Amino acid sequence: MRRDVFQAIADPTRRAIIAMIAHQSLSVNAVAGSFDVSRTAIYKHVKILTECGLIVVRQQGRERFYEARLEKLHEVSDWVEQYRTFWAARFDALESYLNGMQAKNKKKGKLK
Amino acid sequence: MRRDVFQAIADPTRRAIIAMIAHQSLSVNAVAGSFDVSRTAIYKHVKILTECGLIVVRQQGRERFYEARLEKLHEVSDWVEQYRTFWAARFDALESYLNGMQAKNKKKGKLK
DNA sequence: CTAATTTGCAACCAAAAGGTTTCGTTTTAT
DNA sequence: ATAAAACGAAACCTTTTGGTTGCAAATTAG
Repeated sequence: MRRDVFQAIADPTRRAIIAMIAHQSLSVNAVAGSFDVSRTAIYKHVKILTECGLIVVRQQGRERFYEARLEKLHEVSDWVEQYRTFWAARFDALESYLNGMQAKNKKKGKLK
Repeated sequence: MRRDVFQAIADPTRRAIIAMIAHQSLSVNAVAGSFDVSRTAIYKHVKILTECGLIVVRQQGRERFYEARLEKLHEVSDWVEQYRTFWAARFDALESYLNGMQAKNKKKGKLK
């Protein structure tokens, strides 16, 4: 059972759950009520998010509140950022290349 | 068939492929030779990466070179960064925030 | 020309993912 | 005290995922 942050945020429903509880802690029912899948399905998603540390659960009477603990997203952030300069540099190169082409094409009157 | 960047980078093998070809374009065999799975398995991973725009293929004779096009990683970057302030500034506000929340949540209904 | 190299792709398979229904337990409300 | 609410978890099902072997097509080497 692979359980890392990359796999956790791969599912759109789980990203939606994160978006919801990032602003405020919510109970299981409060979260489940916002989706058109069953409570159990949400429970499973939350379990995955819990197991990889993105969520903690706080019990209060018969209710359980989900709280976001998004520190672990730095793993994703770090991984992506190591490529930022790469794609930025490539983009700059592409841009100047295209600018050059536009200039050339203007001279020759070639317009697509 | 879902094919988005989040799902594409969820697999560790695919992240490894990205790491390899980020530095230099490589042929199918060159990439496949670095893993202990079959060439076809790598081909499938590359296909997924291609379909979501993280890789382009450049044919050259009977060989095909994979090139990284990592601009789309900004989608991941943007998503993560919107939560950075959350996980950075979380702890100061946490106590009072939660105390206030507990009372409110009892009255809250569905969010749909 | 013929043989080897490089690759795409179909067919198939096991396991994981995402979903459901159902039931038990604990806490709250009447 | 009893009913309802909130939730965890087991059992089950279907689709997706990640892998395999095998074969055909195209290009290059000898």
